[in-house]
Amino acid sequence: MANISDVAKLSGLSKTTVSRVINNHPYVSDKKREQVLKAMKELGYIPNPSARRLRGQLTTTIGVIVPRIVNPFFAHLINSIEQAASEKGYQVLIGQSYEDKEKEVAFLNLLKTKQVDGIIMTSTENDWNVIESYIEYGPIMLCNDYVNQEIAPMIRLNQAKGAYIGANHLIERGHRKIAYCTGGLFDEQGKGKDRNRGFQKALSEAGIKINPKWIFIDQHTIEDGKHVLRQILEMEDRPTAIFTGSDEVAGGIVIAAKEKGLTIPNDLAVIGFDDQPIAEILDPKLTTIRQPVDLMGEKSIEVMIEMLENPEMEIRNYDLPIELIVRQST
Amino acid sequence: MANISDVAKLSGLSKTTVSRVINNHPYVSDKKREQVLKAMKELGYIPNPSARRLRGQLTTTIGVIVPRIVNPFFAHLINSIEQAASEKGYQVLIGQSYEDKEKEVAFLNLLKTKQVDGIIMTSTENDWNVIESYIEYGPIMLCNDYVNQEIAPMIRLNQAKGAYIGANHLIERGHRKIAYCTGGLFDEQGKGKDRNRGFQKALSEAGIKINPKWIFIDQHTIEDGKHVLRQILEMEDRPTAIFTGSDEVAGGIVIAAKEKGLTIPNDLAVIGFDDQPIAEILDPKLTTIRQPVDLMGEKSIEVMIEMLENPEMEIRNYDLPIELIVRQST
DNA sequence: TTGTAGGCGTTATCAT
DNA sequence: ATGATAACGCCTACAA
Repeated sequence: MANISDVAKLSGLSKTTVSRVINNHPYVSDKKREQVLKAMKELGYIPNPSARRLRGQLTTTIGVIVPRIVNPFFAHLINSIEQAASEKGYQVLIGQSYEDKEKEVAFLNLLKTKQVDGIIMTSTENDWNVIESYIEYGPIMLCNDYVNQEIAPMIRLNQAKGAYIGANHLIERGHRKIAYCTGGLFDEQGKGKDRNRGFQKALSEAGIKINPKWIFIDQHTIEDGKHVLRQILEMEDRPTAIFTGSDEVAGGIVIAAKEKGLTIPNDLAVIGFDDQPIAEILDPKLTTIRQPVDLMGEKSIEVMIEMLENPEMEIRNYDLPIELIVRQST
Repeated sequence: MANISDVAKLSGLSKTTVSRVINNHPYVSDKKREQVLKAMKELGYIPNPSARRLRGQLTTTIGVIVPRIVNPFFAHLINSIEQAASEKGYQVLIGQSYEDKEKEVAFLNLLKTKQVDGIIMTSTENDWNVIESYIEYGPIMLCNDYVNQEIAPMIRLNQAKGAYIGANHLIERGHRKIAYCTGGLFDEQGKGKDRNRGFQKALSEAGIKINPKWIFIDQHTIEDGKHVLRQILEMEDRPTAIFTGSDEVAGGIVIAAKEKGLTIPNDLAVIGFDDQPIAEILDPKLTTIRQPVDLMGEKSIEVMIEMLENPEMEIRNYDLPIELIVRQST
């Protein structure tokens, strides 16, 4: 593999001049620039990123942590981030945490050794004080997930509002027996707390008391959704509607409900979250809360690049709109 | 960020000894090893991968090229590759080609500069002679996609057989008017040629003539599938069954068919390819050809690591089983 | 406008 | 068993 010296030799110039051409520095005569370019092409020369990184250069690489790539929501989020990054001349390095603290830390360590310029976290496994300790090595920001702090920018969706409008929609449809399904916990602190709050607010405003039996926590997959439906079927007093924290879980509920002979939305209204492709594939099509994935990707990259170019930048949060998409399941 | 000199200083030893400890070399006394380990922990030391790569080390990183991550088939394939790699202590670097030749070449270039030890290609955009020219920089192998050559190992599925059993299944169900939908072309050379051959073989063995009007090429997405159905509806002479090259396209056909009031499989039988999650979500559930994604990932990593450890390894191909999953759409 | 020299962090070679 | 030193490829003071 040709290196900068080879190019220098072939072009009859010094390494410095070659380097200047590579990096678009001024003070290179057009003639010599031509010579260098020609030699580079002739040798198929590509600057060695390891050497550049070692030298302390920016890497034009941004790391993105997701829980798992097989979750379509995150696959689409990665995609939108990568598209936006690509337009600005940045690469994206994808890391799956598999919801594992150590894997997350391992990825954050890329910052220490300048493998990436900055990191966008779409989920957080470790406590914030752990993550915070990496900020000295490079900018970190949160997109999608968020925590209570003011040290890293966050691209947030108003999850509370999303849950609120979703629950309200069910109430407007006449439901008063509403179940709730979350990927997190149903408490004041844990994952999904904002959605919990929005849900609770809608119900309390309508004078509806929450039935604890109809609260399902830690539900993620299609299989989980099927299981939820089976549990509901075994109840004496059944809900007439269910709000879920993901389209996948909602999908599982819809599929299992049909298998059991229930009609959606007549026997059970179902509302999802994310507006993934599956929402339009299901029959009936899923009413859901849309998360603006493309916007999230664009905004993340915009903010990240600003942090990279201007480290003194003011840290703030960016709230993106969230929207109810009414289809057939409610 | 602490470096090897800091560790050397703190432990009162030389860089060489520290390096020996890091790399598990022999000839280090247990006492000194302890000292070094302690200093490393104290400083939170992490070896700098850029320096190692620059020095010509193996990177324990394997690159994987996929067309796009939002395609669930490839998301799952990446996932299985990463799992297998992780067990062997290898990282995975994901690259999306977006079906673009230049993006693919850009990723292959990582090999030149030792950013990755080897590359697994799940699709190929460039001509083989282009890709072949990168083999001198590190092992390249194909998984899923394949070409006619003997220079790189390939993990193949017998696509011809897959298409053959799929088409045969339709024939056994009594169909004789069978349409065909491919992501490639319907010729002897281009993408998808093996599937084409299998399909043609099944029909010709049953004495069925192929109707060129029922051949749809370059179909990939759910939207494409919907479009195909609309085209079929406008035909005077309609097929009673359709074989598709992907579950996504099949899904689009199913969804659009239901919208138009057709009953599946009575009015139109549909068979997909891949056995993606969508196949079980669709209503009716999709009959499809399963590709053994987990096996593909495991085998790829196994072969790749063998190539890395033994560059003289004999190049051969690995054929994995492909299987018909009968559900409700046929 | 161009070139020389030093150092980024690591490991292999050669001494001791 | 341990250590000094050179080299990987690049960029940037500094010098000319």
